[in-house]
Amino acid sequence: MTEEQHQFIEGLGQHMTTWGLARTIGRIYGYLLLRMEPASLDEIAEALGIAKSGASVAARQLVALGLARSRSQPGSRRVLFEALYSLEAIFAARNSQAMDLLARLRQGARVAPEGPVREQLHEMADMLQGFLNLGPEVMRQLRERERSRT
Amino acid sequence: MTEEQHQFIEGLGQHMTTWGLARTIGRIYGYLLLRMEPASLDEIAEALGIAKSGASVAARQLVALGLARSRSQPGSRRVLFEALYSLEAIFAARNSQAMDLLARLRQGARVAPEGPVREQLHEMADMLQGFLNLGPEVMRQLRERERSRT
DNA sequence: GCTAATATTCAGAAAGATCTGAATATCCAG
DNA sequence: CTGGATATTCAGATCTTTCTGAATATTAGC
Repeated sequence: MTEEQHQFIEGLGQHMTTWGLARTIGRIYGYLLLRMEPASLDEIAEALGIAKSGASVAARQLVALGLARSRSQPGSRRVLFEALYSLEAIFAARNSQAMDLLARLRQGARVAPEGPVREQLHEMADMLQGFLNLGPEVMRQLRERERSRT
Repeated sequence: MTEEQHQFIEGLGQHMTTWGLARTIGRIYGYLLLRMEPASLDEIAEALGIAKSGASVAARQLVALGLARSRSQPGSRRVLFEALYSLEAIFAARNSQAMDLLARLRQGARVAPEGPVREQLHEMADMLQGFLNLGPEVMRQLRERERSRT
């Protein structure tokens, strides 16, 4: 593991932090990305210098987020984790955050004193709604571009 | 301030948390949104039950994020804050986060062992790049729709 | 310049998030 | 059914973030 690879791992940990996730989750993701081979909990814990228990929890969160998957080999209790090289999960997560915000804005509009405030809140919500509606189309385009490139 | 309005404020605080911002920032934003009238630090602190110093810091962060603005009235030291009813600032912030991620992925690709890992990382980066490129077009469409609606 | 009004800074307190290690649970092979 | 390999849980320790209140700085009006 070179110094620069280490930087990548730490940097990704740092970045995950900006989405409100624990640093360790991003670090594990970085480790798995660089490694490509599935890794066991012991390997992860060893490589990152964290307790195995923590690795277990964080790795499962990574799976829950859709950024990695776990595979168990027949004939062993051992679980291996491998990175998924795809950002769709991230987009999906963003999307559901945005939907949450949308719901909150609508609730705000409902309870705001009637008059201009209420209208403004509805406008914000409408704009966000419009944005969300564009989502599938954008995804389609991206996937298409992807397909044609390969 | 009704119970439901209070819920809106708290809910927005909760939501901000998912972007890694302090809860108080979102609460202030919610308060300002519902109120529409500019509010002084004393009012904010009073309404949310927080120290004025904290209100000061958080309100300025809100301004820095582009979600509110401060105005000082001539003849007084008092600073008033008012919400901006626009999500563009949020999109912009997201965008710059995404650019940060893009840079990290490229760095990862650079330092990855050559072979399939490196290619995969480049693919992820390319996809994100594609997404970012679509941004301006999406914004244009949204604004246009907005204009035609009003 | 001085005073009153107000905002800002910052050290430390309080609250919250994350990580560790020991204890426990689960599964596999024989 | 037992023993060993492994994963998971969870109470408490540690680290981080956020908030408070006193001290300080800034500005307006006289």
